[in-house]
Amino acid sequence: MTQSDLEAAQPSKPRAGRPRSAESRRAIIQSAMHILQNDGYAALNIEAIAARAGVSKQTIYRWWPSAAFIVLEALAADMPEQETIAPDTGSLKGDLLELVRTTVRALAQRRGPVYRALIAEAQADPRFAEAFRTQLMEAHRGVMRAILGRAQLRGESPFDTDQELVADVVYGPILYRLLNGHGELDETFAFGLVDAAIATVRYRETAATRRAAEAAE
Amino acid sequence: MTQSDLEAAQPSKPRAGRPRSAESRRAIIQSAMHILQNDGYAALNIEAIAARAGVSKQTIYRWWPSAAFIVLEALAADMPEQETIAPDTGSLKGDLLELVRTTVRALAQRRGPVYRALIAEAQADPRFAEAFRTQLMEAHRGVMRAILGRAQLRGESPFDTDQELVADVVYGPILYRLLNGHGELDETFAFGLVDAAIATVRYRETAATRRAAEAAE
Amino acid sequence: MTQSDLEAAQPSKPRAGRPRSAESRRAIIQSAMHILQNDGYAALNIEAIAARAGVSKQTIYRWWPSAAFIVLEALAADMPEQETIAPDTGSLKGDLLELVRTTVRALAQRRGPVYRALIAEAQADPRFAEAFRTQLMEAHRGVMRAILGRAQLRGESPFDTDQELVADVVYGPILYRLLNGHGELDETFAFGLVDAAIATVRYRETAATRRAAEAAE
Amino acid sequence: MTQSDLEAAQPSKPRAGRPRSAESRRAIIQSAMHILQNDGYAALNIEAIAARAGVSKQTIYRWWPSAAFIVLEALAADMPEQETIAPDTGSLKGDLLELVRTTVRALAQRRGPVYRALIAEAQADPRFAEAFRTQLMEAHRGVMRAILGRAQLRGESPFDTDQELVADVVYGPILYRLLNGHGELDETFAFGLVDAAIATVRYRETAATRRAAEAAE
DNA sequence: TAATAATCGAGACGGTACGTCACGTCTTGGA
DNA sequence: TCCAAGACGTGACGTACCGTCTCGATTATTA
Repeated sequence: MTQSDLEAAQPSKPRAGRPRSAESRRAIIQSAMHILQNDGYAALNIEAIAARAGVSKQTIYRWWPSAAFIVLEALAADMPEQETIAPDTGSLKGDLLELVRTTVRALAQRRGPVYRALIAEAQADPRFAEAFRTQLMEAHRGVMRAILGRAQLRGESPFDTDQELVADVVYGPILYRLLNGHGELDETFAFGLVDAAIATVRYRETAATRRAAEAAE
Repeated sequence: MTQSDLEAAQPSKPRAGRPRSAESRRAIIQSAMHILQNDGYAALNIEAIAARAGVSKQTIYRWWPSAAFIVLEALAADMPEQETIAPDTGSLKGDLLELVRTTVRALAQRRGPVYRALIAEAQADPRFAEAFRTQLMEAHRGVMRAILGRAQLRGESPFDTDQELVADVVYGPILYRLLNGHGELDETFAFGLVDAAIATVRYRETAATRRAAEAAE
Repeated sequence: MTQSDLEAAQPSKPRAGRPRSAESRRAIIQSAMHILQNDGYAALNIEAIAARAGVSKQTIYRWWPSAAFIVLEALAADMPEQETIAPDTGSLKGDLLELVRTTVRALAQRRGPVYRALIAEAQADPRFAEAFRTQLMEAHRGVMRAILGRAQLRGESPFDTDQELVADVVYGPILYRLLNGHGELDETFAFGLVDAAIATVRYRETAATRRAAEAAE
Repeated sequence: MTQSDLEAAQPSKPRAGRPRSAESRRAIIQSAMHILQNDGYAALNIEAIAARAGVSKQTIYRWWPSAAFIVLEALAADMPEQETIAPDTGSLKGDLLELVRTTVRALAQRRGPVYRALIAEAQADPRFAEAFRTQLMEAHRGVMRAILGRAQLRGESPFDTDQELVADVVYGPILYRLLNGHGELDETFAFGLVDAAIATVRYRETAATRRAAEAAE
C-alpha cells in the first residue's frame, strides 16, 4: 500500500509541516498514465514522469517506490466497488457470462498492455507484487466470490464449491492468453471459459473421492 | 529462434573464418544459469554473464539478442521430447494427474523463479515472447494435445473437444498462481485442476447451444 | 557581518513580533561546531545542523547566509580582544616568537582544519570572504600591527617599516604550509619565520633604492 | 597522478582492448577550461563538462576523479620545464625580481581565479591536495631552489641557507594575498617580497643561536 | 603457403536512467 | 514576528548497464 493512502485513511490527523500537494499528486498520476498510453510501459521512467508533470523526482520517490506503484494507484482509483461491478442477472451462467465478457473485452483493448506490464513488474518486485495482488487481483477475485456466493444461495452451486479453484479456472486462462498470446481474447473464448467454470462447479468427483480417501486414511 | 541454432540447422555449410567457439557458448550458458540460480534474474545482465564466463560482451551479443534468450536456450536444451514427457497411464485422468502434478511440483521448486522471470521478460520484448511461446509453451501445450488426442481415441473425450480450451484450463490457473502468488502450487491444487479439466472435457452445453444459435442466424 | 549581530549592535530597538530565540541560536552554533569537530567540514550542511539542533532549516537561513557564517560566528566569539592576545614581552623578537609559536601551535592542532575549510569557502563565496577577512584575519593582522607599533616606539624598528609586508611575511608562510601541506607547522618553522620577519624589518635596501629611483624619474 | 599519465609514461605497453580516445581527452580538457574561463569554477561540474565535450560522464570518471583533476592536468601540461622558467640574470636579486614579478603578474590576471579554486578544492580532497602539491606547487618551489642554488654557488647566499624557508617567505605572502584579498598583487608588493627574501637569506641570527643552544643541551 | 575472413578477449565509448543528497523556498499550525 | 515541521522544485552527484566500437591475436577456409 502506498504511503499516499495515509491521508485518505486518516483525514483527521493534522500533521505538522507543509501538507502534501494534491496538485503534484494529480499531475504525477496523469503524467504517468499519459506516457503509458502513448509511449508504452518501456518508456515509463521516473525522470520522464517528473519532467512531464513539472515535478521533482524527489517528490515522486517520496510517495511511490517505483513507477509501477503510480500506475497501480491510478488503476485502483478507477476500480469501482465490488457491488457495482459484480453482475447480478439472476443466474450463475448469466453472471459469469457478463463478468467474463466484460473482463476479456477490457483486456483485449486498452487494459491489456497495462496489466501485462504490471504483472511483469510484479515478478521482479515483491513489494509491488503484494500491492498489486491485494489492490487489484483480490478485487477481481472478490467479484467471482460474490457471484458464486449468490449461486450457492440459489442452489445453483454446491455449498462446498471450491470458490478459489473456480476463480482460478476463470481468471487463469484469461491471464494465460493475455501474457502468452497463443490465443485470442474474444467472445468464443469467453463462452468456453464460462462453460469450463460451470462444469467445474458441478463436477467434483475426484475431489470428493479424494477427500473420502483421505478421510479413510 | 536464436541465431545459435543456425549451426544445428545447417551443419553442412562450412563458412569461412574462425568457427564459433563451443567452449565460449557453454561457458556463457553456464554462467547465465549460475547467476540466475544464485543471484536471481534481476542480477542477470550481459556484463555479469560475460565477466563470469571469461568472455567478451561482443561474443554474447553476436549470438543472443538478450540474456533472456540465453536462459531460454538452456531451458529448451533441457526440455525433453514430447513423447518422452507425455505420460501414458491408460486413462485421461491418470495422464492429467501425472502431468499436472509433475508440472506443479517443478514450478513450486526451482523452475518457478525462472519461468516467472522469462514470462515477465516476454511482456516487454515481442521477439522474446515469440521465441518463448514457440520453444517452451508450445511444447507444454503439445503434451496436453497428445494426452487429449489419446483420450479421444479411447472414447473418453468427445471428438469435438476444444483442446485449446482444455489446455488453457490446465495451464492458465497454474500460471496464474505462479505469477500472482494468491495460492499454493500443491497437490490439492493439482487434483482440483484435473477435475476442472475433465469437467470441461465432458460439459459442452453452452458452446453447443451457441454454435447452434449462430448457425441459425 | 552576520545579520545576527544586529541585536548586539542595536539592543534598544524593540521590533514587534516574537523575539529571536536565544536558545535556537545557541543550539545551532553548538550543533555546527559539533559536526565540524566530529565529521569534518564536508559533512557540515544546513540540514544536518538543523536536524542535530532540533531546529528548522528556515530558522537557520533567517539568520545566517550559509554554514560557514555560523562557524565564523563561533570563532569570532572565541576570539579575545587584541590587547589580550597581543604578547608584550618587551622586545620585538620576544613578542614575535610568542605570537608565532602560539599561532602555529593552534593551527597544527584543532584550529587547522577549521581555518582550512573557511579559507576554502571564502574562495567560492565573496560575501563570506569579506566577513572572514574583516572578522578574523584583520584581528590577527591587528595583533601584528600592535607588536610592530610598540617596536617602533622602542626604536627596534624603523619608523617607515612596511607593517603590512611584515604581517604578510609572518602569516603568509603559515597559511601556505597550512593549506599546501609541504612542511610542518612546528617550532623550527616558527623560529625561522621570526628571523625572516626581523630581517625584513631591518633590511629595506631595495625599497629605499626603488623609491629614490622612482622619485628621480 | 592521473591514470591518464600512463600512456605518456609507458607508450610501449600495447594494452589489450580499444585504446583511449585522444580526441575525447582533448575535448574534455578544452571543455573544462572553457567553462572555467567563462562561467567560473562554481559552474565547473562533470555534467557540464561532459555535455560540452560531447562525451559521456562515465568517460570522464574513468580517467579523472573530479573536475579539479582535469584542470590540474591542463595547468600541468602548460607548465614548462623548470630550466625554462627559472630566470638567470646573474644575481640573486635579479632572479628573484624576475620570478616574483612574473608570478605576481600572472596571479593578478587570469591565473588567480584558477589557483584560488584549486587550492580551495585541495582543502576538501586530500587526493587532489597531493596531486596539486606535487604537480604544481613543487614545480614552483623547484624554481626557487634552482635560483637559491645558483646564488650559493656565486657566494651570494650562505651555504646553509634554509631554502625551504625562503621559498615559503616568497610564495606564502603571495598566496596569502591571493586568497585573503587584503592587499594588491602588484609591483610594490613584488619589490617588498624580494627584499624580505634577501633579508631572510642574509640574516640567520636566531636560527644559528638556537641551533647552538640546542647543540649545547 | 599465403591471403582472406570470421571469431575471440579486452576494454573504451556515447548514452540513458537510476536513486540520493543538499540546496533554498514554501506552506502549514502554533507560540 | 518567530518557530518546528516538512513538502516542494532544482541541480548535480556517482553508478550501473546498455549496445557499439576498436584493438591485437587466433583459427579456420580459400586461392
